[in-house]
Amino acid sequence: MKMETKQLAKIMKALSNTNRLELYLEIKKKQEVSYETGEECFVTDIISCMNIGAPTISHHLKELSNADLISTERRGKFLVAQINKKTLEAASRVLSLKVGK
Amino acid sequence: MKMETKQLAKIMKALSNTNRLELYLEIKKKQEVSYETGEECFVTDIISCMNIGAPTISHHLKELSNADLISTERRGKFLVAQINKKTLEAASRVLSLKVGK
DNA sequence: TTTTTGCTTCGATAACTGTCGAATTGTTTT
DNA sequence: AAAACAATTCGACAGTTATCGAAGCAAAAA
Repeated sequence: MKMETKQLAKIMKALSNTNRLELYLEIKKKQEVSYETGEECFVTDIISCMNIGAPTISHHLKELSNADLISTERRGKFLVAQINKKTLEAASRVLSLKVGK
Repeated sequence: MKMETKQLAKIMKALSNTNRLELYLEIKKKQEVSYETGEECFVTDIISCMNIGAPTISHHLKELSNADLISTERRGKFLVAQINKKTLEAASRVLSLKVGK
């Protein structure tokens, strides 16, 4: 089995839970916006707009980090998250079909 | 929660198991080759080159079908599988970052 | 028609996962 | 220093999943 496959499966698994995917897409959205406004993605804001508890969020963030999909950075009391573009692009590349219309 | 997210998570989950992902990528590879040679992807060939049993393969194929990632067609004694391009493209689209380098 | 072949279904089991409440740690505010 | 706040860790639990062997079924080959 290709080495690549195992890593890719890990990425997919990290995105396979509905809440975790939503969390990831939320970070991604904030980051896309931030490209213009410069605002960052504070985890605390996300918690308040999702209906799962803080321990679960923490757990999900760790999974995303572990798959190298995001990086987190502590800023004082808060936690800032950002998308790891390289991982996303690598995943997207494997998932692209090379033929046809 | 967006309707889209749930469906996407289902797709990701279908690709989150190492063996299932390998199976999917194998079908995909065969299909890319077939664009030139016209040969199809017979499931029986895949079974012989993977180290999991037939019942498990069958289970995995159903999961992939269920996520709309592949379609299968019975041809006499054999089963032919093919990638569902539309689903793959939709997934790939959501996973594309819209900013920066 | 008997046998073989490709695949599916069933039942079981061990392992994994998402989620929670409670308790904890570290930081900021008062 | 005390209280409040953000996040993490821990232990637990219910639910899900990957995998297998055995049995079954349908098509093809003998």
